[in-house]
Amino acid sequence: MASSQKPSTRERILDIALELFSEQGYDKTSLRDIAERLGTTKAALYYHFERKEDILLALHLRLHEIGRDVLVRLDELESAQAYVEAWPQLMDELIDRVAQNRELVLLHLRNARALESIGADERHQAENQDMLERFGRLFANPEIPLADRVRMTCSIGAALAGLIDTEDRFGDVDGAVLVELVRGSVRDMLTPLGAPSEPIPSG
Amino acid sequence: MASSQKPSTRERILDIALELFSEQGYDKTSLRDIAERLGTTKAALYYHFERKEDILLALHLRLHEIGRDVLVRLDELESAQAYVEAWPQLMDELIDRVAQNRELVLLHLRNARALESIGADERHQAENQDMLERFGRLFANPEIPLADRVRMTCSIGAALAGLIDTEDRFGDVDGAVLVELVRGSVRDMLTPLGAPSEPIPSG
DNA sequence: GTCTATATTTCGATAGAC
DNA sequence: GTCTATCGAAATATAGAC
Repeated sequence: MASSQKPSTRERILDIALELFSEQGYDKTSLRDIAERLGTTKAALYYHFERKEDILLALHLRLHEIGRDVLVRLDELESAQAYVEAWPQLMDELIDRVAQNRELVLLHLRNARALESIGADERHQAENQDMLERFGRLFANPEIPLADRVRMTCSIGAALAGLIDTEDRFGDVDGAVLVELVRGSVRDMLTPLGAPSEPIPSG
Repeated sequence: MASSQKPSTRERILDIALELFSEQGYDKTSLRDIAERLGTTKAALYYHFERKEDILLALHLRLHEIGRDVLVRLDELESAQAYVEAWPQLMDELIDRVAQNRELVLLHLRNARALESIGADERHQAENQDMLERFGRLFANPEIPLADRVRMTCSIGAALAGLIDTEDRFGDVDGAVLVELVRGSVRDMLTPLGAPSEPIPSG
């Protein structure tokens, strides 16, 4: 009920900003760039967003929305072992979402520093139980075997590398095919999850 | 013969810039920031570097130097099959070098856009048969099976994710141990390399 | 909601003394 | 090699008319 039909000016600004921020970077994109592409002026943007930062933040919330229920599912797990067991399926889901929102993910990868700066900002502490911070805490959990935590960390990097900013390499490859290949690669890295890496003291 | 002993002002500038650029980003780091940390003034920097860009470029050349012989070895390979067969060992080597130059690699990941901009610059076309561009061409090579190219791409992302910007997660883990765990994860993703993914027309 | 100004700040870069 | 002083350009943000 809260979507579709008219692309409000606000949404149009966000779409343009998404494109420019991920293309040229947040810092190198001026409000003038955005206004020009939108066919209006700098000052007009200030009617919709108080600060430039707020545009970036709104885009961050878009990604947050996309990954929200994945995070919820992550929070429902209660033991270290549960995390490890759930991880491969969670990555399957994550790979899909990343593939469906490449530009938005690229924006976050290419502007990680800028996003950190505004993350420390006043008015978003509630929203900003951030995804990366959340994954970070998970990977720092000493109850999970180190070898597994490293594998989990690497699996995210593998998925991103296989899907993001790959137009020049895999641009002519069908999207679904690429997703399956990435999924397969990640799975192979994750199958040893939970295997005892240090000899277990028996009996 | 061309190293050790006195850290020239030039090198000190580069060390400080490396730290600040990878920490705050190239764009958000002003020459004033660098000068202050060095205990001098903005203008003094211009004696050592003509432009701000040249500082970033010098750091890029540091990384280039580190990866140079890996690229040479890559160039010596002549068949698509040779690439695939050489890849796992090449990744072993790459993982070591990344681990030994984390900050420098982080700088490149976090400032990819800024580096692109100056890469298109006049006076570096020779040096700038760039690493990423080179890997990119390799991964775009249609003679190599797509499944393998995707695996190779993912393996780089996995290595980087496991080694870079991981102080908060794996900060207290011994460096050599982390390297071995990442190496193991990457190997598991690469062992299926060269396996026929599409049924081969027999006979 | 969008416009034309303009205020304000910051930064890269230069000039010239020491 | 480093300094002070300053230029000029660009960017964010604001004021106020329409």
